[in-house]
Amino acid sequence: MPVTRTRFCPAPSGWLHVGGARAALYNWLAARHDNGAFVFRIEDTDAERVTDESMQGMVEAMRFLGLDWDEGPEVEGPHGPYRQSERTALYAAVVAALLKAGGAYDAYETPAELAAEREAAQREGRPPGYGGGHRNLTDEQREAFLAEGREPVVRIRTPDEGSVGFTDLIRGPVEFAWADIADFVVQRADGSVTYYLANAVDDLAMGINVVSRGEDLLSATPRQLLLYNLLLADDLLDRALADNAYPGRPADAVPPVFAHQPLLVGEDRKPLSKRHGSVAIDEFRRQGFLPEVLVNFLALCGWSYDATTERFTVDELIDRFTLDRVGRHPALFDTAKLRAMNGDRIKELGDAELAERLQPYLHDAGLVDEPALPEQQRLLLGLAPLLRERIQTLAEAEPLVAFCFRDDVVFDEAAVAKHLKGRAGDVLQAAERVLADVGEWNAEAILGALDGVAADLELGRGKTFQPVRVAVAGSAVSPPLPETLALLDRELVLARIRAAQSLVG
RNA sequence: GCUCCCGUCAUCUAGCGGUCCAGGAUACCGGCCUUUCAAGCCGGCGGCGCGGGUUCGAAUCCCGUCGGGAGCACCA
Repeated sequence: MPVTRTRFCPAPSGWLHVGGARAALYNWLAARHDNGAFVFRIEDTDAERVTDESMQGMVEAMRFLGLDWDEGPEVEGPHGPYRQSERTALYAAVVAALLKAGGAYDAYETPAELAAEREAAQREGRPPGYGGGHRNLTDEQREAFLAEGREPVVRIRTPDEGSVGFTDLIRGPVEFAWADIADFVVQRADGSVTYYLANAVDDLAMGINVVSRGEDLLSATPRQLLLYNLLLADDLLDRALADNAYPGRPADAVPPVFAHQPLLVGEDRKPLSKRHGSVAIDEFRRQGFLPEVLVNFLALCGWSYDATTERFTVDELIDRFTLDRVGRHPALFDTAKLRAMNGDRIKELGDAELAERLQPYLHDAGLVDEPALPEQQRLLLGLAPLLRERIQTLAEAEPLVAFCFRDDVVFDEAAVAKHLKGRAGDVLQAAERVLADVGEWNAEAILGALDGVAADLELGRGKTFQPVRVAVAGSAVSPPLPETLALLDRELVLARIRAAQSLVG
């Protein structure tokens, strides 16, 4: 029984979206669960793209989520290289061998001709796939096409009859009729190879034995299976590997089994894409979602353990995750639930850890230095317990506590209009006086002093606390007042209360 | 058009013939608490797409139907 080897093989797009992240996670979990290996491969066959930068976004997102890879970019490994753009010699050799063995053939139609053929087929209600026009060309015909200046593509000859079946780990038995599967291109006219070929070659060459990917590739599977047969027949792939000095396949390599995950859809039930707004992992990071929550939530998008358990640590996920418990229908990416889970997780964080996780966000908001100054650190630590119940994402802390870090109060006009009126002037005057007299500057004493003001003026807490809150925070919303004031410098508090008295209308 | 996949509360799901007049979570609504905002606690609303079978018994099995999605590229 060979050890489980899974992979994640995105095209480098510069950023990792949540659908890709989930695919990566399921493969990572499947590998970790079995103590297997997780391979990270970059599929840039088509790319005149910026390989380095666009790969960087992927790599960073994977690292943020904690999805480490045993083989792949930056770590390399025994079956590389792990970028398809560095494996072109292999692919060329494989295509040549395929041609020679007869599994593939060269076809000379131009893209325009194919498009016309496709349109005609659609019009007449026939399947739009390749009709097989150049399946059996003679050498004379080939020469004639070449003389016209045509450049051939290479296609795989699919069987005309019979069917292919396989057992999907998630869906069970699936079957396709070969008659429905047209001859497909493995090498373009410019000599580059397509996904089908590169993917099949690499999965085999790297000994990948479990492939979990999106359901959109379910109907591509027969082609993959056919390629595996062709590649394995007469050791075609092994010879290509050896002849071109690529590492051989693992000794116990077996062709992969498949597990097709349901699609992840947006609020409109359409497959997730850029137009759904923030679907990039990095965007969720910026909004203040914790990586362990993202992992937990993504795992739950399609997978479940039992009727009631929803919270899992990463180790628990590794322990419990199996592909056969992945569901079959599309899952909606429900950010409301994500938020709730994130908020729950924040409540579990200790003061020091929450303060530490908050620091980069407040730094980005221009409120805290990097690293935090001792005074800022003290505030962060003191604010952490007050913030914990009030935020669902780390970025939400900023508007609540910005006034603690700023020199000047930024007043919310609506709050001023609502709370700095009527007897607010009396309240502020009295508050300034009693707070100046408070012995020990702590929450308990401050609360007592403010309650005294309320009693003296025969007002409720609401009528006394709100004017003070607006005076100090500039807003009608803040963490609990006495606790927050206690964290601030007394003179600063008094000065703000004094200054606000002129605003009372 | 053809092929394949899918269909339990608004959402994510548990459910693999009786223990389900369907359980949990999120969202929503109401109450309590209350110095703002939250949090917390209590309570509530709400679902097996439809139609036939099979069976003593079906959310669970079969057939059909409707609906949704994907694929049919010199994109991955």
